[in-house]
Amino acid sequence: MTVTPVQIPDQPAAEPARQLPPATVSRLTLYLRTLNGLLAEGVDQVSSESLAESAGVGSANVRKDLSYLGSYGTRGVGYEVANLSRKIAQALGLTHEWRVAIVGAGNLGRALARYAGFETRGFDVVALLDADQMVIGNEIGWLRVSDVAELEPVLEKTRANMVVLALPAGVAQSVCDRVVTAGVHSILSFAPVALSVPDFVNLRKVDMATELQILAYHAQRLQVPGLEEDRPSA
Amino acid sequence: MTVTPVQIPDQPAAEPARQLPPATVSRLTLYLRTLNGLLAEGVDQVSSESLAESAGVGSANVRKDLSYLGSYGTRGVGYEVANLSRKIAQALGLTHEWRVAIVGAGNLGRALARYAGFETRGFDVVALLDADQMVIGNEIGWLRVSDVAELEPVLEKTRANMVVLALPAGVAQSVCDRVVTAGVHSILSFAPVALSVPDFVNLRKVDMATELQILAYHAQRLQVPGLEEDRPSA
DNA sequence: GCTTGTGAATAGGTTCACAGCT
DNA sequence: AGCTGTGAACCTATTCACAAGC
Repeated sequence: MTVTPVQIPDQPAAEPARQLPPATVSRLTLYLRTLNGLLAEGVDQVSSESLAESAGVGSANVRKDLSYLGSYGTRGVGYEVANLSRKIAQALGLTHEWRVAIVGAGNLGRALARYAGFETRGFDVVALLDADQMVIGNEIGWLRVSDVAELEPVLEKTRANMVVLALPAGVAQSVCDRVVTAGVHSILSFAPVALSVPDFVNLRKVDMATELQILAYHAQRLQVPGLEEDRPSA
Repeated sequence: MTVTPVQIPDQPAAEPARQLPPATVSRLTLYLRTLNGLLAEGVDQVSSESLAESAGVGSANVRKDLSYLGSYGTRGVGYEVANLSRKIAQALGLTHEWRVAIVGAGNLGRALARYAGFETRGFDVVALLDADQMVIGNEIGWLRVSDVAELEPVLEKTRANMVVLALPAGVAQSVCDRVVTAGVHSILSFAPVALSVPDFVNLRKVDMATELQILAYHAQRLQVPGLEEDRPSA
């Protein structure tokens, strides 16, 4: 038994091998951030150990992650910052221009629209949409808020290829469906619901309430070793 | 071989067994959300299958997760919504009152301060702090912005037991250190850096740039089946 | 008959430890 | 001597499949 795990017998494997493990992909973004910092500081070599430290993971983990991209390190020395940064950016698809439309111009949507972090990392916010007539037409950051009724033409005109949903739970699914139908298949949702999408759509979720609840779980576990549950206190 | 995995030979196991798997904890928050919705609709029984559907996971997964809390389902019938909701809330530590201080009143911090989702889920935003003199003293939502120089007394006065960091990368570590020293050990960070904290601190990260980059990776993989790598274009 | 609860099987991820190269 | 690259071991998580109970 113990079959060799090769499953794709027709790819000639000229490229560094597609399909990185998901856990690796998310760590690569962290390494990239560190590398770009080092690049700005003029550092040009880095070890797996120090990359590990600034990403908060183990160094073996870093080396294994990087090995999926190929062998770009030098034994006894480390990795060349500029080269590695380029390779990771390439692997992550950051050589494309990504045009992001944000649907929902409530508190969160507006905050995201003004968030400088996107622009600097190759993500261009090209539209901001809302359903509220009071908000439509307002200037937020560099953008004017469009009517979500115009979603499809706006996506097409701006050639958006990613959408961020910053919407209340109730309307998220229907807007999501329209986004998918309009041909945008990469969606980041901040809505506190599970959205259902076809397999070919990339959907990621960020859920603040969930994060706080997870913290609550751990906090409670530490605070209550067995006694006192809700000390009313003075 | 095949040792039984019992590792805590001194706990009498009166409680439903502490230490849930992390993956289970995050899904429990999703089930809880669904259950509270059903509760509001007056539904009183639910199957693992329909819980699974609304959380976007498999039903065996749901049953295994719930089994860590004990056997609260009825075979052939399902789970009693009110009861299960209560059990999960209990397991997650949501019977406590959680008092959250938000540090950073920029776009994101303000959006979080006004985000209604927190209040309704047992998280009370009790303070909002910033370093910018232009912002200190402003009213945002129900709160007046405090000076981050006053962090320690504010945390103490408001008895905050969680902190949300909505800060730029540069200052996040130093504020984080002060928060920990001040005795708050549950931290949710939106800052795009890896923060280092002692082991006893619960730190979670939400990173929007990372999420978009992960989307970019998947999007690029689908869009480029093998050709054109960086087409210089017009 | 229908749905839970759970051991067994499988898949995925991390850590170890060391050979291989500079 | 130092650091990478990687098989092997280990641990965590998901899925399967079915017996147990209503």
